[in-house]
Amino acid sequence: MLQIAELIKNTCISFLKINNISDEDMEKIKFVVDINKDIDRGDLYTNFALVTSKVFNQNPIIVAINLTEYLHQQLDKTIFKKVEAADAYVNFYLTDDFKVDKNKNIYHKDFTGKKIAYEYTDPNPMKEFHIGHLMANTIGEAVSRIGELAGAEVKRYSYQGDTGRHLAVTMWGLRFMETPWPDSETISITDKVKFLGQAYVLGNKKLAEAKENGEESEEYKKVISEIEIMNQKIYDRSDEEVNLLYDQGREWSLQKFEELYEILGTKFDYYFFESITAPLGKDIVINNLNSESNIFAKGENDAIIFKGEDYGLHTRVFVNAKGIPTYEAKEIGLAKMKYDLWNFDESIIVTANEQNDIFKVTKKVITMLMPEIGSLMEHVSHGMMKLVGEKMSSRTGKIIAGDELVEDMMAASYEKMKDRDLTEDEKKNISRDVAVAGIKFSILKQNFRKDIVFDKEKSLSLEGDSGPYIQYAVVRINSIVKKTEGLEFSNVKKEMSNEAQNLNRTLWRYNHICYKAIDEMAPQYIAQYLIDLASRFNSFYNKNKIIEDDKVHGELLDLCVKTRDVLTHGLMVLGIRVVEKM
RNA sequence: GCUCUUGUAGUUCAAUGGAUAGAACUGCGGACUUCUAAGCCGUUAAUGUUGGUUCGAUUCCAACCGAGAGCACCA
Repeated sequence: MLQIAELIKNTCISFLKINNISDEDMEKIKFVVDINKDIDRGDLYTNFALVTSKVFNQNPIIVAINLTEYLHQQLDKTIFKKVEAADAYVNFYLTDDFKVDKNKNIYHKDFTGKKIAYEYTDPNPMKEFHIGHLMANTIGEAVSRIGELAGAEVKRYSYQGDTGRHLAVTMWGLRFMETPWPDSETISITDKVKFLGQAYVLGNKKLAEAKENGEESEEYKKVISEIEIMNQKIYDRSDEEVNLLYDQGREWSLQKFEELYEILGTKFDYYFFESITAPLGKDIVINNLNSESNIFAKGENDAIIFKGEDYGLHTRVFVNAKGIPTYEAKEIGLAKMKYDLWNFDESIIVTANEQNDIFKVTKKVITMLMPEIGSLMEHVSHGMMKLVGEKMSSRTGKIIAGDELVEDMMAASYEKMKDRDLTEDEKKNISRDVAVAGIKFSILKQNFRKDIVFDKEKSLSLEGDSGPYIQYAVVRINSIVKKTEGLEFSNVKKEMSNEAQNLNRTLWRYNHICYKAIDEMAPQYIAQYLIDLASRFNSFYNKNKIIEDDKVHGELLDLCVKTRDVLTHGLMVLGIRVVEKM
């Protein structure tokens, strides 16, 4: 079905045509048809008259009146109740019984029938899964679900750095740990992973300490050399003892990640590892260095580099002086692996925006090497999670762990429920889903391309415009629906209150909002809308009785059920679960 | 230094080339014999500065001031 806004737009364009507006002028005209912010002014509006008054050489108010008259004749009366000129705007009111489309899928031309790969989260084994990963996961999940909503076939990828210097630092840092390697059944996965995170922080600390003596000092050189040897060992698997610890640590980390994905509600189709993409990427780089292509060059210390300056980019190292491929070469291998595995039409990679410049370089190089793949890659970057002014860094240990945050939120949510008549199991599951909703929603309700300042205390609050607020509305509706079971419907035809009418009219907007969210890859539109809808429901709920004297007002119940369906669907698109009770 | 991003109530975030710049938190004040008070109702409060483009700029452009990120062998 055509979007209502598109329908109006097309009719406006035909108005231009019958008025013999030249094609040249038509090009210049950019009017909008959008939802009215203020619902009292109608369901939709257009600024057509303001934009076109010059072309018509008429006062915009006159244009608005003329347009309104034309639209009045053209538009379907079963959809539009009223079309009204108000100053220079034209407002549209939909008929009361204009039904919400039951099938909520939206077929967007940029998505329908396309195969789209989404890569997101990308945590590194043996390093902490911190709130930055939580952010990337939340955004990636929402964006990929928006892709599905738009009619795309979607696969989800996670890329994990199981080789590289960060791991060398962890493995090297082990020697300074005071507690032994936690190789025991009695130690939880969480604590094992924590141990590895501490080794990483300690390794970095020792490295920084050595650096304080100067980069030319013997001590620093020794440390660097040890880390480089470790890096080499991990890369070529030449040391049995290292292999043993490494394999075990990697396994623990991956297990821990799976636990988290389960809680967060993400299911990846494929996992990629740097240990696999590294040799592949290196081969491609070496082969090209030896060919005539001139993409790569030898830099200082025989490192293999790409001279980005020729293209307005940075110069980056692809294979370092020791012959180990860096992140950049691995990206090449990854791109090829992904495409060989599944011939996508588009590959979306979600990362923090600190990687923007590197992605420009790697995309350029991949496009030069493999144009059929590089041209399909799109980098979607999100802002950084900031801790009230401070940058988070896993190197220094200045981080908030993802699982710890979820646990703290769960405890806060549990506290609110402790006196409810629920089983222990129910309370646990509900507090988990509410906690995740709280975290995810606080990320998704805002423009993710900008930085998010994270205040733990405030985030733990479950009040106000939050995920739990929306879940709560769903719970209330479920509770009402349950109460109406077995009751008779009332014969009294109730007049629809203002709140009921507004709620009903807000329901329709969902479809329009989804379209906009798809168009701009912007989950926050859906998040903001759900708050609006839940808030209107709560106002309605406070002033209207659905059950009166043991009789059910059918029309109001119907409104509740429809609201619940939209809220549930919207939360699902954002990757947030609904709960039965809370 | 160069490049990019960014600046909206006390705080955290919305929105828009045009109709009265919206919420939430905080503060203050209410309602409830009633379907879950994680709720409802009321109230105070904001577009960094200076210019430019425009009929109209908080939005686009420029400069300045402030914040963040990136800039060769980490990812």
